[in-house]
Amino acid sequence: MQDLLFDFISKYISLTDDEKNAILSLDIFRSVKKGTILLKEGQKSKDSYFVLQGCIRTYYVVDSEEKTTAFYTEMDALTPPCVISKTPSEYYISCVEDTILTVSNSDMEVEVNSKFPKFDAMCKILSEELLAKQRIDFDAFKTSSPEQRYMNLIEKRPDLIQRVPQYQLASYLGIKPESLSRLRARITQKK
Amino acid sequence: MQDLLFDFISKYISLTDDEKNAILSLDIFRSVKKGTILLKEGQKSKDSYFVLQGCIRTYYVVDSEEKTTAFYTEMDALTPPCVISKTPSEYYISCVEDTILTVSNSDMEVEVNSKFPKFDAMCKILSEELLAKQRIDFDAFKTSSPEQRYMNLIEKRPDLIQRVPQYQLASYLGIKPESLSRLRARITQKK
DNA sequence: TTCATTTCTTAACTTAAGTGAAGAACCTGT
DNA sequence: ACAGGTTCTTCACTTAAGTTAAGAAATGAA
Repeated sequence: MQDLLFDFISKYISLTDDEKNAILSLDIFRSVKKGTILLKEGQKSKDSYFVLQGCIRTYYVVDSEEKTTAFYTEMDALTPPCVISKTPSEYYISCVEDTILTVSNSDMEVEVNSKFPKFDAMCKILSEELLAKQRIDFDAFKTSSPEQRYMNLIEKRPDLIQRVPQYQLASYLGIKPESLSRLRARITQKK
Repeated sequence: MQDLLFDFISKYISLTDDEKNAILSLDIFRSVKKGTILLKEGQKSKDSYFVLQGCIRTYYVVDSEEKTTAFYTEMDALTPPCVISKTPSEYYISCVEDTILTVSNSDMEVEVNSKFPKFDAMCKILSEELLAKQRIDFDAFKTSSPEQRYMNLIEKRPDLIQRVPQYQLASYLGIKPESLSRLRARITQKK
């Protein structure tokens, strides 16, 4: 399991065995059951996540309705905004499936970063890449219709359609579950 | 004008006079006329921008129609995704108003960062903050209707409504200009 | 397996956005 | 001030999403 993490890191920097051991000694690997809530609205947290296997989602509760805004699957990293802003969380994080992930808190990162400047450099590159990627996603969302967004999802993240409940996908696409259901019927009709 | 930049930087790190002079010697300040196109679709670029005064926008051209996805105003930083991915740009950047900005390219940044590690640290914090902020914006967009998005814009960036043409605001809100016009009429009606 | 709960679909109706077209209002440069 | 272009609004019509409600299908736990 650890190898997944090291394979990912090796795309950015190379680690010595000593460095790998230092990371392992932090004891950051966690295995969490489907449905587990990792973060609740109103909570403060310093934890960042990296998904090794499984799927987690972030969602808001507005008028007692869940609004899912993102899914994080294999090799996705998530640092909740509340960790950066040091304010209570606006949203929930929960496990869509049984999931194996790493949990690292910001204090730990400060320590690791001071010991391994390489690691700090990797985090910088990573967040710049994520910023650019997210910008592209946001732009694509703005400039397309719900139907186009769904088609795009089939293309880019087909796994999500299989592993995630429709009602969660719906708000991820910015619509209601009933509309997604209709939209899907419309598409299969066309073919 | 330079002071605006240094005031901004001082929120993150403190600069010595030597460091300030080093930055000034890079000759990064530019003054650009309204309508100037800073980046075209298909172009490669290494340039990042920081707006000191004025407003620039990013837009895609889809079916010969402009789709505006973002506005950058005073104290906003923009590194186009194509700079990160090193691929041709998918979008245009143009000036909504006469604008004063800094233009820095990634080679320069490598040089500055190696001379001033502080500066590198600032960039890291900045991109983490931007990532979190953009995530919040994206989530808010997904979870709200065009009308709510417009109300939110009035609240959060009232200046944009004054300084930017409606048809550009429309795609920024994810709708057509006609819909924005109707939506506005609907709102003034309600009051 | 069965029962209860969760999730998904369908339908009828309402509301709002997309479309196409026309004209009004507003710049901008000469 | 004027002409030409750009931008904004309005209208009638079409299409799709929101809403409410009901029931079917799938899932999970006992």
